[in-house]
Amino acid sequence: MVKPVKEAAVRNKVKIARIEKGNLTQGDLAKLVGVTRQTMNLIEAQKYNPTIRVCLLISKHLDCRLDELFWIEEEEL
Amino acid sequence: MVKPVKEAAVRNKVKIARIEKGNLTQGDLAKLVGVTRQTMNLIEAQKYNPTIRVCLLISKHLDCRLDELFWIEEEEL
DNA sequence: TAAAAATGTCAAATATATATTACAATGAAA
DNA sequence: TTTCATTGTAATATATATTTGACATTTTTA
Repeated sequence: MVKPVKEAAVRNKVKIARIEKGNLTQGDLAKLVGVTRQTMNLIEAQKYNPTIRVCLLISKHLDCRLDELFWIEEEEL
Repeated sequence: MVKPVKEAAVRNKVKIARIEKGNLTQGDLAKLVGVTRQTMNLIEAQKYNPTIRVCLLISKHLDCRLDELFWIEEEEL
């Protein structure tokens, strides 16, 4: 009896929320949050795992609740 | 005319939420989340800035919404 | 009370988030 | 088309989140 392996993948809808907000480029948002455009690009591409500080600042500047922007997707492998 | 410097300090109530949940040590929570006890200790002491992945797992195991657990406190310095 | 469990903390090592610089690809506007 | 803004991405460097191992202090429990 083997426990099923669960992959806890972090997902986000930063890109969607930024575009919905309108008139805000990756570079704009990055500057507001205080990270580089490249970092924001990787976050939007869900290629890494930002710190809570950056997430909270994104949430604030996009007027979108933290737990609407970021969630965990459990997948059995 | 100088813009007032704002410090965006990240705060959390992980320790409070863990104790409210009851019967769960730092070590227990750390193991559930998949970090060391030392890391959980530092997070609870608000001495650093965890990744969103760790925050989401804490939120899940404490049954406490992400944006109730973590927030930004704006302070003028 | 003593013993055990839980917590706080330190130093050193490792992993990884983020910065920097640069350039190619895409899309919008002229 | 050509130009310009935006986005995707790569390599290397730096900062810091996290680990490991250890020990002292505090809290709980017998």
